[in-house]
Amino acid sequence: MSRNTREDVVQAAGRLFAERGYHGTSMRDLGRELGLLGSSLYSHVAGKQELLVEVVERGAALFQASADAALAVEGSGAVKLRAFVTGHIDVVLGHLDEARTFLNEARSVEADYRRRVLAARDRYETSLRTLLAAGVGDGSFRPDLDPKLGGIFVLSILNALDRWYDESGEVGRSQLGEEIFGFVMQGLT
Amino acid sequence: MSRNTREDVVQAAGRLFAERGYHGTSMRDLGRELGLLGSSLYSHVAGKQELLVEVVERGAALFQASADAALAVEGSGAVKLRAFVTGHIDVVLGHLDEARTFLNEARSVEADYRRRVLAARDRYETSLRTLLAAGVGDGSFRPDLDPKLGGIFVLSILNALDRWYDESGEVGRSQLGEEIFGFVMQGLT
DNA sequence: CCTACCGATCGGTAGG
DNA sequence: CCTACCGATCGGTAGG
Repeated sequence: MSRNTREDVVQAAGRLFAERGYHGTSMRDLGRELGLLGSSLYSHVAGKQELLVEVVERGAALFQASADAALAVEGSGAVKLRAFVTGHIDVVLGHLDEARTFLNEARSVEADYRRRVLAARDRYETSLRTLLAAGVGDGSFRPDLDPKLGGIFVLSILNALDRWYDESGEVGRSQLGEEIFGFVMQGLT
Repeated sequence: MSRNTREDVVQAAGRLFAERGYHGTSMRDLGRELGLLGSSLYSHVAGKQELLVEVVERGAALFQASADAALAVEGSGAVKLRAFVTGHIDVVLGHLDEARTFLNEARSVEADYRRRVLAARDRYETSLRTLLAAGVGDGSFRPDLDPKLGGIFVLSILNALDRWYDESGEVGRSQLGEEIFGFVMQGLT
């Protein structure tokens, strides 16, 4: 029953934003989640919007780190794509709240930070496009592949994961990775 | 400058719910959109939640009608899948507000109607699974295809459309259909 | 982290 | 569809 830290507040905010959305979460809801009053949160953070920005940026950083690691993997475009896919899955399933908030609540980020969020998303997409284009060059993918459209299809499948995947279900995390990788490889080859 | 009808109210609600989310839209916002006061809306509808339920159910009905039509198409599983894909695209692009509200705001539907919404989504997914299973039977798809997972992948790509597709861009609607159909066919075959 | 608030806004109603 | 409200809740602050 010790005091909450700022970190506790940010994590609880991520949980509620992911679950009910930014506008569906009040500071009093968040306080209740931590066993304190809404007004007490202001000794940890400047405001509600600051919490959203922090959670969203954490999500963005996790995804980008995963993409950077995939691009740095030695091997063909196909090998890098496998790393990208499994990395993305690990981010979504290992940091569900940050991932969902980044993917679904970015529109509630106010103007000042909106650009940064959009830039982060663009950068992540561009990383995948670069990967796909390199893979066209090394023969991993079909020569007429449009990296932009291909990247969108891959990300569409990956970004929908949080909506249906049940970690306690039949399909394990590594099998999931193989299934998605196999499926998109067919479409890219 | 004539009076607004109930239909105007429902459509404007769909617009705002799709754009800002249910909890991000106030009745006063909605009134402003129509040139009247928030309180005046109550002569057209019983409440805010009623508007959400109506828009969500319209979205559900549009998707289901499209799926039913695809299943009724004569031909192989592949032919039906093409109809399913193009039908889904037409619903998303032709009824963007209802589609987005159905896809993204269902969680804000309160308990009484939540089951109906989830049932509608399940039914739509089941339609696609049935289609895929039939296609396995007639040799359209690979014999070891898991219709459940395959359906999820197809819907993941289709449901992400509203997040990126720009009707005024380079890729036309029919080309989009061919691109998506071609991509998923590779993965299913 | 609580007490005790603040002004603003929320969904909604009564009566015309 | 407006006027004139209602109680509840919102994000947030001052002071301890």
